[in-house]
Amino acid sequence: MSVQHPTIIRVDQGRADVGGVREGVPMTRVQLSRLPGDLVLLTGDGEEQTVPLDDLPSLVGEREAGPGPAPRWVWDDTARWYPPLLAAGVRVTRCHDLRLARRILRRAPAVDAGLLDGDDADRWDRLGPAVATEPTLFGADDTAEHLRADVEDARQLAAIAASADGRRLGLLVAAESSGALAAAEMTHAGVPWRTDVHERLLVELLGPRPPRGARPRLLESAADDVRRLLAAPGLNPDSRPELLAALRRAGIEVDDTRASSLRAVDHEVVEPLLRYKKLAHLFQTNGWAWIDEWVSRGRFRPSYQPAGSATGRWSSNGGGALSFPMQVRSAAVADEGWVLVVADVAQLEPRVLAGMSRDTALARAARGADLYQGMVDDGAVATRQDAKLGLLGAMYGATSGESGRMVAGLTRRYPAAFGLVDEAARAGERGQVVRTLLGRGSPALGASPGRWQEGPDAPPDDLDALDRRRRAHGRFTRNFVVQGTGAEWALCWIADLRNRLWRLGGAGELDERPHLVFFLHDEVVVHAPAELADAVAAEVTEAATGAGSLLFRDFPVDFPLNVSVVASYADAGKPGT
DNA sequence: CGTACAGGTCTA
DNA sequence: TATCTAGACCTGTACG
Repeated sequence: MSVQHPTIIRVDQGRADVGGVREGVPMTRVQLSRLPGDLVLLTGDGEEQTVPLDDLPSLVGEREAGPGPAPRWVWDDTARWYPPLLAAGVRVTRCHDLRLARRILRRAPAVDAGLLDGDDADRWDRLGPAVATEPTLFGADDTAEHLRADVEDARQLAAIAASADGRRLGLLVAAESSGALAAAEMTHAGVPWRTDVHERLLVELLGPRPPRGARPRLLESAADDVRRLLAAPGLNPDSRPELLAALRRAGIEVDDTRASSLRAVDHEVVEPLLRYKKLAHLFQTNGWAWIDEWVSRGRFRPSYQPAGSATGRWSSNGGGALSFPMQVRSAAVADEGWVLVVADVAQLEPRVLAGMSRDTALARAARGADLYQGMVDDGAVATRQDAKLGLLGAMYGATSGESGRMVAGLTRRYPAAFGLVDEAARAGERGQVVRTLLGRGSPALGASPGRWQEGPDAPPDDLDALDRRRRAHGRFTRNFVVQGTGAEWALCWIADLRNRLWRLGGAGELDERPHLVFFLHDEVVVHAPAELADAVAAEVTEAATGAGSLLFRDFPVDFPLNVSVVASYADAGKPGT
C-alpha cells in the first residue's frame, strides 16, 4: 500500500543532521493514522498493523530504543501526536509532519500541485493546527480521524521527487518537521521559572497583589499623580479619549498618547504618566494573572506554532513567547546545579542575504563577529550606523530618508545582494510569487492575510490605493525572501542542535539531559547541567556552522554567535544587533 | 450582549 | 513629498 521512497538527504559539508537523517542510511517510514474507536493504524514497509491508542507510547518507545535505527514517524500533525508521547516519557528522533509539509508543498512554486490531489485532498488542505491542550491522547477532537497518513505521505514524497527543487524541498520539509518536534518538546519541558523571583519583582514595582479587578497600589498611585497634575479627578488613564481630553485641557497638544510622543513634551505630568503606562503594561501582560495561566510546576510553557507566519517564522498562540519581555527575564533561572546556555546569531538576515545572493563582497564583510563593522572596514560606508541603516533599508524597502539614501550607495558596492531583494520586490509588485532559498513560496498578492483580503469591496477602485497596495506587497516579498530564508537557517540550526543535545549524554528523559527550552527567531536557550555547559556551547556553535553549510553549501558565510552561560536569562549578554 | 477594530506596547 | 518587515496581546470603544 505505501510507496517506499528512500528519502536520503545528502549532507555535503559538516555533519549537520537536520532530520535525524544520516548519510547513506535509508530510513524506514512508519505512517500513523487515527482510526475510529481509539485505534491507530500503522503502515510502512508494506505492512499494516492496528493497535489501541493506549499502546502507542510503549510501541513507539520500543522502536526508538532500538536495536535498529528509529523510523521516521509520519503523522498528520506533530502538535496532535507528540505531546502525549512526551507526557509518557517517549522522545522521538525524527518525524514527517504532513500538515506542515503540505502547506509548504502547496505554495511551493516548484511543485506540481496536481500531485497533491486525490482522496481527502481538500480535508488535508483545510487541516488547521491542533490546539495545544492537556497532553492526553487526543480529546474529543476528531478532525483528523479517517485521514490516511500513508496515502498523503506517498503523494508528498512523489511531489518532492518530481520537483526540480526536490533536494531543497526535502531538506525544508525535514527541517520543518524537526522544528515541530522541538516546539512540542520546549512546551513540554518549559523554561525554568522562579515564581518567587517573579512575584518579588512584581511586589517591588507594583505593590502587593490586588484583589481581582483592582489596581495594585503603586499603579494606582501613579494614576493619582496623573489625575492631580492634570486636575482631572475622575480620569481613567486607560481610556484614550479621556486621557487625550485631559491632556488638552492642561495645554498639552499631542495627537496621540504614545510614550514616544509624550516624551517630547515638557510637562510635569509626563513622568508619572509614562510610569503609569509602563507599570500598567507589566501588570496586564506579565503580572500575577500571567503566572497563574502560563507557569506550572516551576516552568513557563508558552505554546509555539511552527511556520505560523507566512515567511516560515514561528508564531505563538499562548503565553506570548514572541514578546517575552526583558523586564521579567530575571525570573528565568536554571535549576540548582544547572545553567542556561543562551545563544543568538549576530545579524542573521544580512548574512543570509549574502549567502543566498552569493554576494562575495558582502560575505567578505560578514567574516567575523560584526558584519556592519566589516562593511566599514571594507570602505563601503563611513560608520557602523550607516551600514545598518542601509542594509535594513534594503531588506525592508526604504525609499526615503537617510536609510533610502544609504541604499543607493550600497547597491553599487554589493550588487548581487541588493539586486536580489530588489528583484524580489519587483516580482511582488507585478503580483508574482517569490520563494526562499529552500523553496517556500510567498502568498499571492490577494491572498495575504491582510485586512482587505476578500469580500465584494476588496479591489480598491482608485488607482492610488491599488498602487499603494502593490508597493506594499513588493516590500513584503522583498522582506519575505530574506526573513524566510533566515527562518530556514534557524530551523536547520535548532533541528541539528536538538539531536546534538540528545547525543551529548545522560540516560534519562528529555528534561534530565541538556535540552532546548526556548527559541525565538534567532536565539535559543538550552537548560543543561552545569558540568556540560562548555560542551553545550560547542554544540550550539557547531550546529550554526552546519546550518550555514546545509543552506549555502560551498559558499562560505560566517554565522558567529553570542553565547552566554548564565544562571538567569536576564544575565545573558546581548550585544546590539 | 458579543464581536471587531484601533491604538498601544512588547519581541526579533 | 511619505509609514520601512514579521508577529502577540491587552484595553476601551464602536458596532451589529
